[in-house]
Amino acid sequence: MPAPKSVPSKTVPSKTVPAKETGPAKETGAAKETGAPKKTEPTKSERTRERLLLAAATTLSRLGYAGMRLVDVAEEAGVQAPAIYYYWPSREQLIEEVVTVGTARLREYVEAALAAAPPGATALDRLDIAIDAHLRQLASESAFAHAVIRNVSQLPPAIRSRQVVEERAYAAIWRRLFTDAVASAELRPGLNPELAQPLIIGILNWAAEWWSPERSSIDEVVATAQSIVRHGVAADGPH
Amino acid sequence: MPAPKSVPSKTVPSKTVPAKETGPAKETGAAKETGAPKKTEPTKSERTRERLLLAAATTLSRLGYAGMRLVDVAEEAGVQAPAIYYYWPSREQLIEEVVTVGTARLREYVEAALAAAPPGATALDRLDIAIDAHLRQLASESAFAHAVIRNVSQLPPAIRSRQVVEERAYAAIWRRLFTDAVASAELRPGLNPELAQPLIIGILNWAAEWWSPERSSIDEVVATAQSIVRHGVAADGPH
Amino acid sequence: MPAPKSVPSKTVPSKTVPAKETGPAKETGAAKETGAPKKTEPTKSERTRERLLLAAATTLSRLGYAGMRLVDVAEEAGVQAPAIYYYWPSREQLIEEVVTVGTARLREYVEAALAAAPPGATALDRLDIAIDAHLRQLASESAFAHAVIRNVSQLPPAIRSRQVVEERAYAAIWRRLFTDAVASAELRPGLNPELAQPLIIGILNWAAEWWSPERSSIDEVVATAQSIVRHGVAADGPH
Amino acid sequence: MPAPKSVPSKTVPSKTVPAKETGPAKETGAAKETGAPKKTEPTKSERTRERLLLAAATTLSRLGYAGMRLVDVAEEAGVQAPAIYYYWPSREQLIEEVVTVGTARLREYVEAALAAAPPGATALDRLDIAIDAHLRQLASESAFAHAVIRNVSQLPPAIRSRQVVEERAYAAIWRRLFTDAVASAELRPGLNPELAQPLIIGILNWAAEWWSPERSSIDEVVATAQSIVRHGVAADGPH
DNA sequence: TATGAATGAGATTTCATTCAT
DNA sequence: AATGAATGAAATCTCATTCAT
Repeated sequence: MPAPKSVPSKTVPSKTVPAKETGPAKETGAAKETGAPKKTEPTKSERTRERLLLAAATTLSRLGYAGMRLVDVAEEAGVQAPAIYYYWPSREQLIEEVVTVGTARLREYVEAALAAAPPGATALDRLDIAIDAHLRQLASESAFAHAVIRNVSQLPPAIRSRQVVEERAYAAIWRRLFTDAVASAELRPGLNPELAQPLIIGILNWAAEWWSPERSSIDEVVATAQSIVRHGVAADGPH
Repeated sequence: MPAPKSVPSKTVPSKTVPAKETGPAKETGAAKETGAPKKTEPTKSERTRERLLLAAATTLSRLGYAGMRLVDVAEEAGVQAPAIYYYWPSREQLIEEVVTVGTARLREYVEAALAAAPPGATALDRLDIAIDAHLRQLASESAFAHAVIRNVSQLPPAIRSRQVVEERAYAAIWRRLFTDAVASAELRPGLNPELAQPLIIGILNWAAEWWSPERSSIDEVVATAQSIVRHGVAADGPH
Repeated sequence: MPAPKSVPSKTVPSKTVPAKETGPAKETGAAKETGAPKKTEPTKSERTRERLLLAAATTLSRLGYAGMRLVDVAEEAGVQAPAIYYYWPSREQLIEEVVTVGTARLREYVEAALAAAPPGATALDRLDIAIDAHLRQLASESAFAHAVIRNVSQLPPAIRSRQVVEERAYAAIWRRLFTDAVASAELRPGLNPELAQPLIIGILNWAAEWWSPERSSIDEVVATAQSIVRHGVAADGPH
Repeated sequence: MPAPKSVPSKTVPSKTVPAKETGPAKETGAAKETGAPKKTEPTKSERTRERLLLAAATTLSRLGYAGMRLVDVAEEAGVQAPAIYYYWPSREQLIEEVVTVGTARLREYVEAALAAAPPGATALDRLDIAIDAHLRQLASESAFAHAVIRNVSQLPPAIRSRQVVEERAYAAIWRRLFTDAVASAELRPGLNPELAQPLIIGILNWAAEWWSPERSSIDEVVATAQSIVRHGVAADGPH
């Protein structure tokens, strides 16, 4: 059995989703692909916006969609609630951005990890990589992925419009992982990949509910998950 | 490999948790000393109460702890919102009962299934049984388990006081399942059972998020989950 | 200075005010002046009604007009709240009866005391008698007078329709006491009887706020009040 | 007999009780160390708060503790009901402040009047002064004293916590007035000062129930009350 | 004669949102 | 760029009242 692959630690730059209607409408992800990544100091406004977005993610994952109060978000960011309206036109838009960004960052992080996979990696090797990346993003101090995973099912459809696009793109990655494994006969015959895939995702997503750094190291969780999944879905002849 | 065990379909009678402070306070359990448990018709009051409790579970799992409005619950039960206060002293108490009952019913259902296991069942056979029972309870039309699984993490501690007791009892069952498998050397060496257990639970609980009868039959989901888990955690020998 | 006159202890039969619209409409004070007072046993219904009326008076004086809840009244009377509607058509009517009866009983009690005054009693002697009667009625275990005094000022006019009639009748008694004292030159010259009268009534009514049997005997309060009033209003040449 | 003393008309500045938990929490007293008390214009916030407090006092004295609705208070102050929550965390806290401030202002007003008494004033002269001050404060356009007097007896104990402190302080002043009169032999022998004091207070407090400027001038009420009280309690010698 | 079950109206309270500054 | 002050809409909860029994 091959050693679990680990994701490259380089952080994926988030294509943060812009707020369109309000004041600063500054895109943080701006100027992509410019030769020299001009690491300009973020303005005070940009920093407040980012603080608020993170505060919203944190509060959202702690209290849920309906429970997230703007006062809490603002307090966590060290401002007053009306300040939020300088950056987003409504609570809904703020949440929309949190979940869209959260899903996007997760997808990008896993995508980047897979893109960095060695040329000879098998389908199951790539599955290991995806598991590693997904779990680590979830465990990262940023609460974005957390917020998404805990709340999508309770979000009104209107709020998910952009998020579902990201989510479908992310789901496609996982479906690909499984169809590849089927194609290369690495998946155990008789196992329905349409069902195996969401079941496996459950292993990962549910970790958001119980894992904490005090309980165990993230490395060990990743290794255990990889081991269970690989044995759980692999064809019997070990690869 | 033995065929996946299926849970006996007889529903476990739930030790419904009593409402203590309000009006009817009728205990369903008691059955006043009669030798043969007289299956008396439930009174109109009891039926309304049960309808409200179920409505609360449904609404709770759809909208979350903070999003569940009493008007919705009442409407679903076909009464006006204040009627709820005839049976529970507060929204919080209603929710408390939903999650406590939900956890208890899940535990009892799985317990009963394990109790009905054939004498010769191995530790992994019993794991299959537990998976089957947990998933079927989750998929049952009753939204109780659903409501609990989706919401516990967002519940204020005060509301969980009684639920956590049930939850710990349920967790003990699963821990037992894994320690038994370790003891009988059925668990793959090197696999940390402390981590394997919550990861496996994730497979099951997350099904609440994506499974629907239209998507696939519950039988197939159960079989697939059992297959993944068994291969995922079993020592290499048996297969 | 003459010894304080005391009210004859015979209790004044209360012309309890009838409830007109509802069920039993039994008048308790019925058959007045009939030669032999047929002391028929009160029916169960009559007893419940009287218990409720007293409970209403008690609750009313403790919690005030807006604060008196029918549940409290019913509980104090040992029945359920809807039982009240068997005797009164509405909460308002119940309160109306409490304050009307309360005022009437007070007036009748003082009237009876004055009627029993010895032939030679001076105006100030009669004032002493009125003070004695008013204070003792207030201190009596029945909370009726209490309830009236504490609440009339906050009652909606509609509820006072019948009570004001009684109240005016009672006020007339006191005005008479003062005009008599003026006529007999017993009142200190220069003292405005129009103002002295309500000021004196204040001495008595306010006792409802502070007096309790633990604090002092009712006899001593009566004596002190009589002493203050007599010296306070009497013409200098002692009578 | 000395002419009734009148209270100096200068209004005693009320040590307004601060709102601790909510928004503005501005203390009116403080006056930040400036040598001369800079009579700065009150801010808009302070004015709204004071308007609400006065409106609450008015409504409270008209409708009683349980009958005072926030909508009424707000309407009287020219704002919407939720605005109240910007200044107080609950209806109870608002009422608590009204009665505490009301009691404090009454005490301060009477205290100031007594402090301004001429050096040679006898105990009975000082009693006259207190009567004058108490009645005038009650008759003042500010409804605070009114609100307290009419409602204390119906207030839940929790609300009175701070008010009772003020009340005890005020009661001490009156007790002192009477013990002084006893000490200087100005009180009629045989009169129990423990009972005379609350009876006299009743004369004053009950005026809140019946006095109105249309009925008579406040000056005449004060004079009549002083006359009754002085004759009512004075030792026979002086007159 | 009274209660159990429920409702409609209305109260307090919360909270996203606005707006002048 | 952000806040203080306030509002409108809606949620929970209370309570008088109804009605079948």
